[in-house]
Amino acid sequence: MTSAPINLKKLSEMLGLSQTTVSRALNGFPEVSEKTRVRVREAAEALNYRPSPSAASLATGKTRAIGHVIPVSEHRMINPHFSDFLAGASEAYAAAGYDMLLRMANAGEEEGIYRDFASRRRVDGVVVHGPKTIEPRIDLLKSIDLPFVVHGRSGSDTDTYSWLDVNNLNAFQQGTQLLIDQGHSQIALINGLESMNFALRRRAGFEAALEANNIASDARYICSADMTETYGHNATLAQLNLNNPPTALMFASILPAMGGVRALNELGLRPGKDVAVITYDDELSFLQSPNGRDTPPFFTSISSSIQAAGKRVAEMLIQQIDDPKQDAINELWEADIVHGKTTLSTN
Amino acid sequence: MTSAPINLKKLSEMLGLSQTTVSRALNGFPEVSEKTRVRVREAAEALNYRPSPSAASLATGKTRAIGHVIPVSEHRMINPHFSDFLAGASEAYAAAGYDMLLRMANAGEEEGIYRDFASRRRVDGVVVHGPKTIEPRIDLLKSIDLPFVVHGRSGSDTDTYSWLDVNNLNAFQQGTQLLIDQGHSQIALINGLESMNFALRRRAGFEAALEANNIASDARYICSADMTETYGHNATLAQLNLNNPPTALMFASILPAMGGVRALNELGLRPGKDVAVITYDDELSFLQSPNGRDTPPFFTSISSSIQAAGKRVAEMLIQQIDDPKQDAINELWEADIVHGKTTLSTN
DNA sequence: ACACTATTCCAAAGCGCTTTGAATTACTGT
DNA sequence: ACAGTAATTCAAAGCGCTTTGGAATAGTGT
Repeated sequence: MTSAPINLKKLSEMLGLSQTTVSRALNGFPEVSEKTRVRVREAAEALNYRPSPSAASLATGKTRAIGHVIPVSEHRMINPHFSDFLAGASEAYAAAGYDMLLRMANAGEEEGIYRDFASRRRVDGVVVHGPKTIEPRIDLLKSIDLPFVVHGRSGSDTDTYSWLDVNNLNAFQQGTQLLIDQGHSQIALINGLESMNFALRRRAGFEAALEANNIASDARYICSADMTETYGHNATLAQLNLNNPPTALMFASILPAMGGVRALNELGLRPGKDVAVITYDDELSFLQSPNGRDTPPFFTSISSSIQAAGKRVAEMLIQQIDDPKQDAINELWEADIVHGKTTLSTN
Repeated sequence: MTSAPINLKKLSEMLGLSQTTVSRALNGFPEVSEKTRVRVREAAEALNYRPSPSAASLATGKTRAIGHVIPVSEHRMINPHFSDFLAGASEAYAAAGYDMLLRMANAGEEEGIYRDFASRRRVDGVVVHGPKTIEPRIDLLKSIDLPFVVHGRSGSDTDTYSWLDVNNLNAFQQGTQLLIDQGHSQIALINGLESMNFALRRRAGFEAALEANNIASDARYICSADMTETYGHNATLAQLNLNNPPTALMFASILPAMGGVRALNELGLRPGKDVAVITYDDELSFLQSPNGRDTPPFFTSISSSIQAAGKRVAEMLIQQIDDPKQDAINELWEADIVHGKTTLSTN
């Protein structure tokens, strides 16, 4: 049955009430008696009344929509981590009655979209993805007064805005320490793009662990690029072709780690036996098995759910939109070390 | 500089024109002289005037937004193919001035969201992802009169609505034939979930090729599940543990194919040498290298860009929204066979 | 019973745009 | 110069909601 579109006016006429009262009843204002509130609600339900978002938005100035601007890097590469992040975020939005507006932008061209969002009042807030160490988007958003939460952090002034980040430094320090504890001193870091702040912090953690154990850091053992499977593959081949090659590999993401394992296999090297492998793992949903994770998991990893992060970031943003003058929220999540088959088993 | 929000009224006052004229000038109506149109445009530009989408939407009944409802399967698995599809779609939206509204839904629960979209007039149209053979969403969308385009097809009445699909039957028939031509007669199909129509068509193509070559189809060689890496890994192990195991593997997606290769490596089997592998490849951007594809590519594949499909689907939908009474558009794309290292080289 | 405070409800004014129907102005040909 | 047509412009009425400032009704203590 195609339900005829019914609006506030009609609904209030049928009820013999004013639009004011109906609107207030539906929106939970206190100055309407419980009796009429129930009556209104039931009628609205029965007639399938749905307030028009455009009209509400025009009247209130709020859109009940959050913008996500997803950077697309060279070669139209779109990072698969986003789908999991968005899945988490959308949970929070659904719970709070918000919509998610998505826009893709070539990396570095996000600002125009933020300006557009702000000047047209298209969204109530945005989440900032992939912050660089120096992050002009943050200054822009502050200046145009568009609420935002950053997934990750920039390199400075991190107490002046809200963010949620994984403790990448700590995570990579611990991961590296694990390898060192297992006897490795030649460890390669297959890092992400170091213009990204998270990659820089990971490297810092890596180097801190080396230094704490008096291991000289070797620049040949570090590389950095967009985190694709192919990159992991090629970087691994390159590392193992060095004279005096590394005995352990540390990957910034599970995709290059998969490429790395593919390369090891091609070289006839067994991950976990001949070469140790640790990877950071965002717990991407599509890499899990239909019946839960492998037991034990294949990769030894430093692990934190990006989906959970997406959910929390969205909650933080909504909270901030509801109360714009509240203080910035900063959350630093610790990653978990998960022992898999790609390092020595620790008993 | 924080630009003060300017609206039509103010703009027209400054110009000494009516709101009507200014609105028409900006929206390209013919009944305004070129001279004033230019004057208006320049003023709008200079003052950074942006019409309010809510107001425009309220006045026109159009939202200039398209809804995407992404199914989340069990275990909150969100298919990474979507990000590439959406990247393609968003190109078309950006070009046409549309926004993309994203919502996640547990598989099978999409209908409530479509109803919500329709009754609140939140979007002008939707794209339907992952059609099943019997697809209630299509009937629903027809009945609530919400324009839509399907990515893929259902099993019946396919001429009654617009869709874009890859010729999966043909693709898998050709892929299978390639393996047969290389001497294989024991070929496994690691298929996607066969409740999805595309998976069914792929299987039909697979079986058609076997039949055309008088090879008996063996049910042990066929399996079906959500297309994760882990699934590919486990399925491959299972296949090769059969007595009389297959000599060639055909994967429905590159993710399980990667898992399959991981399994082969664990078993000490060389893909392309000991076991032939062909996979369907959506040309996922994040699996390409930063500097273009591997040359030659690793996988022999049947390949079609899901990003291109996303763009085209979006264009079709916009076209249909602009002219609702036009005929349904059906596009059937042929996939390309790409020769890689996982089958015998063909010279 | 009365004045007085709460409680409950309402009329009307926006929010910023599009669009109808009419009015003005500019251009024809004779 | 003048009617007649074409080219421009405009005033005002919505679109469907929220919200202000009052008005009406109900409840309280004396």
